[in-house]
Amino acid sequence: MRLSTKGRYGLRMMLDLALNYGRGYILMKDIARRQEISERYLGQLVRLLKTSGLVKSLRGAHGGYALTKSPTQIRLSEIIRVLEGSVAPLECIDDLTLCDRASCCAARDIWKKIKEAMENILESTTLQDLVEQQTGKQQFQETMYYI
Amino acid sequence: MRLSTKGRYGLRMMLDLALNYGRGYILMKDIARRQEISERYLGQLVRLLKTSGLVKSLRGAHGGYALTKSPTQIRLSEIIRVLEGSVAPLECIDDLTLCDRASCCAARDIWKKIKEAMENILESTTLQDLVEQQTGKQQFQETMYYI
DNA sequence: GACAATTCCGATAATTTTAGTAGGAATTGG
DNA sequence: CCAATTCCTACTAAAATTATCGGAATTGTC
Repeated sequence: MRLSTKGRYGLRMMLDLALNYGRGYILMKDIARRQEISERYLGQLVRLLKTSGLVKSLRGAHGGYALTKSPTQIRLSEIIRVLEGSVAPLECIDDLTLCDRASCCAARDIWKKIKEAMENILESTTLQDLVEQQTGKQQFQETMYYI
Repeated sequence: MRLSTKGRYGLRMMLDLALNYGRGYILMKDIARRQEISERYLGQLVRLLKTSGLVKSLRGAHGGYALTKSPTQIRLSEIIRVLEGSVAPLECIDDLTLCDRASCCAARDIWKKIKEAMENILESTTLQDLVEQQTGKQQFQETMYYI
């Protein structure tokens, strides 16, 4: 039940953009350095997010990337859907026709329940929630250093 | 976020054994036929479940497999843990040392929450719950045929 | 207009994981 | 002894993942 690096890296990149929201266009080079992820690979992922309308970009000198809307308005479910597709643990959850037994398969029901629980969390959390959590933690850490 | 066939097939096999609980040892051949899964492959999986103590077996003629305890006492979490390992979407959830940023990574927190939600569902559901759900559905279907 | 910085695009390569298959040994009841 | 069955290990084919690479297109600046 592992998330692929698309979702893993992609969410971190979006959080990075959210932390820098309002500061204009952010260089991919800088995101990649901060997140310690291959710039080329992140470049690929960000284009998926751009196509889906969550991110905008500027080419050429002084170019970069930025969120198209406020972190308060971006749900994690949107991000993950773009990068990972459905979070369904089994294909038959999204497409009944894939398995004859679907209609009476009790095993399937449990995976459906799990999918819905995951969707619920991703749907009810925004990038802003993560931003606040992260900045809260960092402040705590900085305080700790002074002690 | 796909489940592998280990968890998918394995749970169905366990449900099959639960539906036949109390009828002695069940032939792998029959389970495989009912579930339409390669007998050899299921044989591999059932041995994992046996090693972990959820299933017992008898070799030789009139051999087969059976649950070691009542379906009411087997939680899905036990089964999935054996077949899939942790349900953590990221390795860093289970092992903090894998990533330096873990202590202040807000992205990690969301995956942790999701893992806990999944565990909750698997922990609070027993094989017996699935048995009842399945037999209920089948009865409903049989009724429907008569109409 | 030249140049440097950057995003953008498609192909492809390397690595890992998954999903099984195969052969045969060991065990058991009749 | 024989047939049926589980058990064990190794291997393999296919698929998915995780990138890397080369270069084209765009843009601001001098």
